[in-house]
Parts: sequence; structure tokens; C-alpha cells
Amino acid sequence: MDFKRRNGGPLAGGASHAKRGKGMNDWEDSPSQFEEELLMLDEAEMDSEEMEGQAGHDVIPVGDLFSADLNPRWRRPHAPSLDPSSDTLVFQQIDLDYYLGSAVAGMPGQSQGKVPIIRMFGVTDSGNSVCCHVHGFAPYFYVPAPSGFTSAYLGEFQRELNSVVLKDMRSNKDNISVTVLAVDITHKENMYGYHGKQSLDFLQITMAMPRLIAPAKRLLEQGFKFGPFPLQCYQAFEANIDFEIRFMVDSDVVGCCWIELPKDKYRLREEKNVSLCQYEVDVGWTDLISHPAEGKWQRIAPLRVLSFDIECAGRKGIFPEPDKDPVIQIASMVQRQGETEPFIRTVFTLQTCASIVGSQILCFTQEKQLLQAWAEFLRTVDPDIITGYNIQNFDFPYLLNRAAALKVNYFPYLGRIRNTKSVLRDLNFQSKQMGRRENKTINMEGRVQFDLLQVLLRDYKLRSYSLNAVSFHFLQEQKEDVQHSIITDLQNGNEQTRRRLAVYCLKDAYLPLRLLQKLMCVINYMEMARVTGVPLTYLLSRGQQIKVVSQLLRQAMKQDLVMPVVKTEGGEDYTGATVIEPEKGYYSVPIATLDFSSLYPSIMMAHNLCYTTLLQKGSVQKLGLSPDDFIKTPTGDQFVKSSVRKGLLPEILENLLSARKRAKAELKKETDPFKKQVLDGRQLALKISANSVYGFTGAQVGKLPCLEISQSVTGFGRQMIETTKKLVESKYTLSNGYQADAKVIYGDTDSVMVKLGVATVSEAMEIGREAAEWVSSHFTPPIKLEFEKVYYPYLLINKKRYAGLYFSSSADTHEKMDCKGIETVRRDNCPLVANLINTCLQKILIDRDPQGAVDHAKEVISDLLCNRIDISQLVITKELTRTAQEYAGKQAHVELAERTPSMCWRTTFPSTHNTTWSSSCPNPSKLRVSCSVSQHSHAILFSGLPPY
DNA sequence: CGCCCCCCCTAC
DNA sequence: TTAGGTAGGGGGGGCG
Repeated sequence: MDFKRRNGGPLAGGASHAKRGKGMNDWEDSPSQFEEELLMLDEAEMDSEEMEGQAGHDVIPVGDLFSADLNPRWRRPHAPSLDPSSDTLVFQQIDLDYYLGSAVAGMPGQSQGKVPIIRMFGVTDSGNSVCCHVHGFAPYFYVPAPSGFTSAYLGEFQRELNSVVLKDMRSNKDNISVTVLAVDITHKENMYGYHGKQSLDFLQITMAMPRLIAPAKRLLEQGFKFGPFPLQCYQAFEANIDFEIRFMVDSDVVGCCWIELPKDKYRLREEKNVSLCQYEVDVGWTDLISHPAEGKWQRIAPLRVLSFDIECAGRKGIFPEPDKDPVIQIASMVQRQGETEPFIRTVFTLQTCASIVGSQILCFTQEKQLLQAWAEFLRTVDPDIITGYNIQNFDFPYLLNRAAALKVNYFPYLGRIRNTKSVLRDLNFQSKQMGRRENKTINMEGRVQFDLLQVLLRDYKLRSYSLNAVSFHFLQEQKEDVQHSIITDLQNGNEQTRRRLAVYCLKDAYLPLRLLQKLMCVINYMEMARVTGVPLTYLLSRGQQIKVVSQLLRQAMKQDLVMPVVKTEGGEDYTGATVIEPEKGYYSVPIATLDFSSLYPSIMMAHNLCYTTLLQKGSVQKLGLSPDDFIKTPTGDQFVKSSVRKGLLPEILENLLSARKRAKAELKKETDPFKKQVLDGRQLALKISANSVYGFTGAQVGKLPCLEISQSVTGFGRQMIETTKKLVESKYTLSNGYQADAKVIYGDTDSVMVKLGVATVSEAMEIGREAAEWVSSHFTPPIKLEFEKVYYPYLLINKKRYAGLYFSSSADTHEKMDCKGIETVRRDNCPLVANLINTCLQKILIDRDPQGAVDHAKEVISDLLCNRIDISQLVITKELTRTAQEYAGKQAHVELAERTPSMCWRTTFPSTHNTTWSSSCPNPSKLRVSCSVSQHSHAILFSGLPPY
């Protein structure tokens, strides 16, 4: 039941490793490893292709003029001419938005005034960019028709609603004359609650613009009167759906899918192009074909990914400020998705800079020109995805503010729409998952901003999120060693010192690309977009709920079910899972672990739990249901069986899980590593999506909470883990001929740890498998208990805190030492503690030497108190602390790590809440350390004051 | 010192 | 104008 990918890497921070020790004076001795890499890239290219315009021009001094033709590689491949009467246009859509614009002649939809137009951006197989304007789709929502309503009243309803919405507008700067485009009668059913499948008359109200939906909904809710009907309040349905999602659901488009525009069905813009894309077309919304991401439509277009990093010359000890401190270098690397190396590597520098093999350097004498030229470069390269490290909250805002300060007027046009300025905005995002997070946003139409830091913050739990630490963790590679404090000095030196800075800057642009590739971010995010149906950008800018909403709407539409708008109000929490009281201790016998796979999804499927199957109070009598038609859950809630109506949520879950099975099967067969990656990303996305459905129903401040569902799910779960314990303990007994009475010593939510009383791992595995199968037969499919692993030996410290040697594939050798909840896996302890405990656990579990663990712990602590600890192992974090203080200045919150048993500083970055540890504590009297080993459990405990 | 609450982070 | 859930360990601080 993983809700989040975990940090699966090695224990961070502990290992000591030599850093390239270069001070100001010894930098020129030898090229760094990174420079050698760049050289190799250069040589590889020399071998494989003719060098057209680049050879011999590694350093280009640029005066007042800047030409985009400096390097022919910058441009996208030539776009062959397109004839809409004979050619279809096929592209992978990667971004989708809408705008208000004038209707285009010949396209469907309103012709008067401003109309909403969907815009899709994408790339063809040959790498050409596409901007596609989709016409004729208008926003709408539903309300139940009042009783006695007939089509004769439609006109009156529309006129009256139109008039109240107009009256409600405080200003009408767009000069809107028609707000309600249409009102139609449709047959729909409220998805919330089972009402005997009667479909009712609903009014589908189509508005002229998305932003008119909210006032229309509000006016109808507050009380609306028209014609002969009395004043009444109307409950709105689907009035809170983002317009992009509405369009995608209705046209069966999912994020990052392939779009086909059949010949004769679209128009090519030969003039009046508003975008920088190579093809710009118009199409009616019903004329485009969306291909489900299956078979050949799973492929990914050769997208251009740009990674960049900027350097600024700050003043001593002050965080750079864009109104004062100049941008001195911008390094950029561009790579095609699917290729292994960037084909553009360039640095824009202020003042001269010595050449770097394998990269192109453009030197500027004026900062203004540098910025101008880089913006031009970006528009020429025309990337689909822009990455970097913290570009969202640092590099882009800094560039925009700096360009504004220097009045570089053509700088802030970074999107693909010519006349749309990129503007900086503050965004406050708050969720329970991620806490409160203040972010900045910059609009960049048609390009996906894929800030690697944001990806890592969302998907990985790490001890440190600095680029250096992250690179070391995932790539075993680090940044070029340049202290921020000397950047300005390097800039003010000569072309060699600036060269050193440029190498550093290039590497900071290179590392995000490497990480993106290593973590398969682009592929995994695309697969998530395809599986859940939301645009790629939503995955980084929005929460979890929108993904479920998108799937729910798609499933509901097939059955003419509509989603109500519910007002969000927090209520009482409901009861969750059971954690079996642990029999704490050290077990020198094998402990078998049995798990329910996908527990909550399988409960929802097995018992048909859904909005559409929920029987609200009195429904059983009202609908005259027989006891065979419905079930009563452990929490007393009632749901109709699938024989009466199959729920939407179970359907969604079945689709997700069966698709996951297919993806895993295909993954097994597939030999192409690239396709394998896609499939693996897909199965992961499917698993995560299935797990988030339950959370959605329980999200009380959410789009459609239903506590009857979520509390029934956990209720079944509690019942099941109890039943499992009883079943196992009743069958595996001495009296039934087994070696011992089995005992469930622990269990959490969906698992039981069983002491079977056997001596070997293989026996435990054998009985474990048999027990899992036998217990499964007592539950409704697809609920299934599985044998997962054997721990041997096993140290059970407390609820949610244990460690053991993990056996699953082989009974002969353990795969790892598995630690749960202990200091070794927590990020709020300094690495020293984690390492100490880790070593102690190894001594206890692997060496089976508890006394050795005690001795080791005592030794470390005594070393610590006598200042004998070698702090070199903290060298990485030491550097990070300096970074924090120098970069964040007074903003960096530095406090004594009083609670930690080591001499550490704790440094918290205000922006990321990222905590790092470093160096000696200047006040050892605050130190609080002790170590004791409990006689019963052999557990290492740290508490209280030291024996000094 | 015990008790309660808050905070952080983890296990599911 | 936007946000997935509960259980639970363990440190630390305030309070009586």
C-alpha cells in the first residue's frame, strides 16, 4: 500500500568520499572529468557527421548583432509542405490550453464576439512542431429540470438566465451580449447514490465562456425564477470542471496522446500565424481523431528538451537580487527525447571566455544583449519541454525580473504564441501531502516546464534536495566545485576564470538532463497523463484529485451519469486501519509475511463500493429492494450489489488493474529497452492511480467526498486482517499436525507477520504460500492474500518500527536488511545517528552479535563526546550549509541541533523545508546522548541524558 | 515527573 | 481558487 515512491537508494549522506579539492589557485591543473565527457561528445559527433557551421567557431564573440543562424542545429528539422486536401496531420499532443479569440470563418461554433478556442501543441514523428486551434467546443454544466418542465420553456429559461448573468456582471469589458448559448433537455442521472436507475430530465446549460459558468451556477443555486415556475434553488452538476478537462473528456483526448487530423478536415494557416510552430492549423472539435495510447500509438515523438542554468554575480554575502546583480552566464543543453546525449551544448557569457571543447560559447559585452540573445535562442530551439534545477522559483523569475530591470523588451516572450508575454505570478499551493508551498509560475504557452526539483519534491523522499546531493544519490556524480562566494571573483578575473565558471554552469545544465533520463521522468509522467487523462502540466501543477475526477467523468459519461458539485466542508475523521499489537522482541526464527495485494482497490471491487451503488437513508424501503440486492458493510453502510448495478469506481479500478497486468505482461515480452521503459512507466502509473481512488473518496475537502465508501473500505480492511489472524492461528497448530502453533506477532493494515514455528526459511516460505492461498479462498475475489517474504532474523521494536533480513526469491540468501520506521530511514536525524543505528542493526541481524552492537554504539558515543569523530564524512552537508547561508542569507534558518546526539547544525531552507546537517556543534553542553540496549529485545534505544 | 498536545515523519 | 486517507512512534514543550 505504497502511496508514494520511496527513496530506494543507498543510505544518503554517510559515505565519505574525496572531493575534487580545488581552491582559487589550483583550478587550472587538469581538466575535470566533466570536461573529458564533453570532449568525448565532441569526438563522437566529429566521427558521425559533417560539421557544417560549427567547426572552428567554438567561441563566438557577439557584438551588437545577434543572428539565430549562428548554429544550424538550433532550428527544428525542416517542415515539409503540407496539403490539407491530401495529407493527414498526425502529432503527439503535449500541451493543451484554451484562449478567448475571434471565431475563424468556416469553423464551427459561435461566430460573434470572443469564443473559447482550445489550443493543442505537439510534435510530429519527424520532429516538427504543431499548434492546433480547436473550434466549436463550449463549456456547459447541468441542473435538474424543475418538475413540469417541457421543451416549450427552454427559450424562457435561457433568456432569463442570460439576463440575470448579464446583470450580475460588475464590468463587461469584453462587451458580452450573450452569456447563455444554449439550454437543452437531456436524460441524466445523479451519480451520487443509487436511485433505481431512473434517468431524469436535466438541463444542459451551455455558456459562452468558461468564466461564466461560476456565476451562472451561483445564481441558479441561490434561487432562480423564470416563466410560470416558482423561485427555486437548483443544484449544479459538473459546474466545477476545468474547461480543458471538459474538452478532453468529451472528445476522448488524454494527456500526451496522438492526434490525427484527417485530410480535408482541417485548415493550414498560411498567414495570420499567431504561433512560432512550424505547422499551425484550425480544426472543428468533432473532426479530430484521438488515438488511444495502445500499440503503435504508445510511441513518443522526438521532443526537444532544453535544460539550462544561469549564474549571477552577487555581492558578498548577499543573495543575488535581479534589480541589482547581473546575469553573467546562461548554459543550455538540448536533447531529443529518446536520445542519450544533448546535441546542443552552449554557454552565453558576459565578457570573453576561453573555449571549452564540445560546447559553443557565445560572448557578449552587454548583459542586455546576452539576455536578448538567449531569449532568441530559446525561441529558435523551440523546446517542447524545459527543465533545469529550481528554474521555476529561481532561474526563470530572475531572468524575467532582470530583463525587466534592464528593459530588454523582447525578452519575456518565451512561449510559442507570438504576442503573449510571459508573466511572473505567485502561486500558493497547499495540500496535506505536500504541505504549504509557495511557488512562482510563468506562463509559457505550448512548452512544458519540467523543473526537476519540483519532480523530486513530489516523487521522492530525500534527505537533501540540493542538486549536488541529488546527483550524488542517483548518479554517483557531483557538481563542479565552485563556491558561490567566488562566482563574482571568477567573473571579474580573465577569460580562463570565466571559463571555469562556464564549465560549472554547463554541468548544472547537464545534470538535470541526466537525472531526467535516469529517473525516466518524462516517460513516467507521460504515461501518467495518458492513464489518467489529464494534461502533462497538471501533473506538476495540481494535486491528486484531478486525476481521479478525469477518470470518473470519462466512465460516468458512458452511462449518462453526472457528477454533483458538493460544497466542501471539513468533518470528523473516520476510522482507518488496524495495527495489530506487536509482540515486541528479537526473533531468531523465520517470520513469514502475508500481504493483501492492492487491499483497498480490491475491497472496492469485491464489494462494489461506489457513489452509484450507495444506498442513502431510506433508499432500501423507497426502492423496495430485497435483502439479496444489497450488502451492509462493517460500518453499517449499504450498497447495491453488482447484479443490480455495477459501480463506476470498481469499473475504473478493474480497468486500471487489468491494464497494469497487460503492461506487465508486455513488459516481460518486450526486448527494446526504450519500449520497456515506457511500459514500466505505464504499469507504475496504473498502480499509483488505482491506489489514489480510495483517498479521493475520503478527501473531505475534495471534489466528491463520500465517507460511506471510505469508512466501509477501512471497515472491511479491519475485519479482514482480524479474520486472517484467526484463520492462520486456527489452522497452523500442533493439533493439526504442524510443527508448532502459529502465532501472528504483528500486522499493519494489509499484512500479517506469522511465527510459524519452523526452523528454516524454505519451510516458512512453503507454509506461507499455502497459508496465503488457503486464506484467500475465504474472501471474495479479487481480494487475494499473497505470501510476500520471510524475515529471518526479525527485530520487532514497536508498531511501525522493525527490521529484519529479507528473503523472498531465494531461501538461501537474504536480499537486503529491511528497516521500517527506524532512525535509519528517517530524515529528521542526522546521518551520524542513522549510520550508527544501521551498523548496530547489522551487527544484531547479520553478525548475530548484540554485544558487538552495544560496544559499537558506546564507542561512537564516547568518540563523539571527546570530539574524536572525523567530520570529514560530513563534507557534503558542510558544503550545503555554506550554500544555504550564502545563498539564502538571513532567510536561511540555522539552529542548533539540540535534539540530535551528534554535533550537528541543522539548516533549514525556507523554500524547500529541506534540512541538512553539518559540522560541529559550537555548544557541546547542549549535547544529549545516551545509548542503552534493552535486554529483552536487543533494541538500540536512544533517550535521556548522557551518563556524564 | 507524568500528562497532554503539537510537530515531524513514517507505515500502510 | 485549490487541496488524497488514517495510525502511530517519538521528541519536545508547556503545565500542574
